[in-house]
Amino acid sequence: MTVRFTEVANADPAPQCTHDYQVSCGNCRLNAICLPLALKSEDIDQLDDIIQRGKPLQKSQHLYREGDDFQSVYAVRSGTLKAYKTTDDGREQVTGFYFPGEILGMDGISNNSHASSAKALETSAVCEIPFSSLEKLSTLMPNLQRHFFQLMSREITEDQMLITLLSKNSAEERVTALLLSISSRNARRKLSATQFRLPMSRVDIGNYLGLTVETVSRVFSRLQKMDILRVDNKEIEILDVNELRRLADSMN
Amino acid sequence: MTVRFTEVANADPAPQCTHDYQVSCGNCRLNAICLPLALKSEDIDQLDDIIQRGKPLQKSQHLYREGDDFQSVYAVRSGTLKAYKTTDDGREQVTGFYFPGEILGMDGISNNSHASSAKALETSAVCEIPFSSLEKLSTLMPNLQRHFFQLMSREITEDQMLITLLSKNSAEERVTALLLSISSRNARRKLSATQFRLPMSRVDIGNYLGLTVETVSRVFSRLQKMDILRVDNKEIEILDVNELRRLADSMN
DNA sequence: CGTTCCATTGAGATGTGTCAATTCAAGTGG
DNA sequence: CCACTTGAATTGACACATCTCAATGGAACG
Repeated sequence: MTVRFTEVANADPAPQCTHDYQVSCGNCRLNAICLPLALKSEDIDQLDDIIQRGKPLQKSQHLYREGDDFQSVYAVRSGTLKAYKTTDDGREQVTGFYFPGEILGMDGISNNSHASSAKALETSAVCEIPFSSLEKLSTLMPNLQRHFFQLMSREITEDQMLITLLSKNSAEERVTALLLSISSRNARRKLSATQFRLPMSRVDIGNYLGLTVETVSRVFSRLQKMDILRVDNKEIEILDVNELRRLADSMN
Repeated sequence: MTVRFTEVANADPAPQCTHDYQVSCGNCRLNAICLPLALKSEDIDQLDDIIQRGKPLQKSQHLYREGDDFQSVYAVRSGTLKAYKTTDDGREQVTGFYFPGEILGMDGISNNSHASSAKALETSAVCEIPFSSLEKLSTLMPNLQRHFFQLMSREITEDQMLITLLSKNSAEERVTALLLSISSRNARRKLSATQFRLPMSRVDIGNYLGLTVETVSRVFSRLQKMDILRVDNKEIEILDVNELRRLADSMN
């Protein structure tokens, strides 16, 4: 018995409706959670000028690769991307998932070379923000400088939350924490907080959370048996948010 | 049989020699690895003006606490600090150790409130850099802006390395990776890369690496038995760097 | 010289990894 | 439209690294 939530899950601006390309930050649906936040409208126009809106990325295409020259940071317009590093012995470590309105690529600043790779998990579109222009603009617009400092600082605090999760929490807690994170990021974009489609595979989830696929799968099954979740492949419905929060919060 | 490496380990500018307080970035021994990097000398003077050099912190004193208003970032002048977060259920997660020349506190920028606490592991001295002044100065000095972006970016990439370590690596690999990190940070300050004193407790090491004290202790014992390390409480001597690197690198 | 904190070591418990088999979904080509 | 292939997800059985609990030893300090 397969139930489809496709209608809800795909409420995202799908790349197919390209006739309505966002041509300006000023009228972008996402500008409340993206870069322009806290900028005056004439400043937004200046920012607009440096931003390049590229063609959509197909699923599994790379936005950049580890070691590439660092030129730009990117704002996700639609779709989802994952960032990952390749360890010396060739394994992957997923370091983050990026949803519409979120910025990625900032880890390349320190060495002028990307410290991780970024790959589209589904058809996605991004706004490219050339970093040198952003730097110049930042010296002229203190608000922009501050906003960008804040964005980087948030990346740090989020990484630290993941560190804590990996270091202290059980498989169940890690998975529930990720689900709640995705749920709240959906809510921020005015999408359903309880029904959504996971854009990433079980492998990616496990990799991100420091677990094997099997463990992730078992946790999903367990949560479903407990009537906290309804899982149908990548379609997720949260049936009992409170219980899910309780599980994520910490040891019972 | 207790061997002491104290002379080497304490080669650091100890806080007791306060008669020779650093009064300027220009003549600070650490300026090659600290903020002033890449600044012209007249710029360094300007930076100097905003930096406040406070009194030393005693062991286990806090530099700031989670939730404190964010005012400044800090450069370690001498000693060592640890940063940690307290989880909802009251446990600690150590998120980093900070040695002389390193900057901490940047995770407070995003919310104007410190996301973690910082505590001295031994008597330590820090330079306080008021962030609002740093911001203003950054708009005037593009090099400083860039340098600070880079510092934050490095913090991100370092957190990501820790994420990978926690997610993928065995207890042995985690401990050896930390030892090598401390070793190279010592080398950067022209101290011995093979003999040093660990400023943090086993508990802190375990906490940082997502391991229990007992596991950390067992790893030390095992490495000692393998003649890779000599361990005498907090005094460490690396006997076989290559083998240590090999262990840290990855699965055998 | 006790007290306290930290580190070490042992024995046993357990959560998660590993390996292997099966099912399911989505294409692909005949 | 059906067989076939392929990759993803699930489930089970077992192994093992690390955790937990407990006892001991040692160093620092008043």
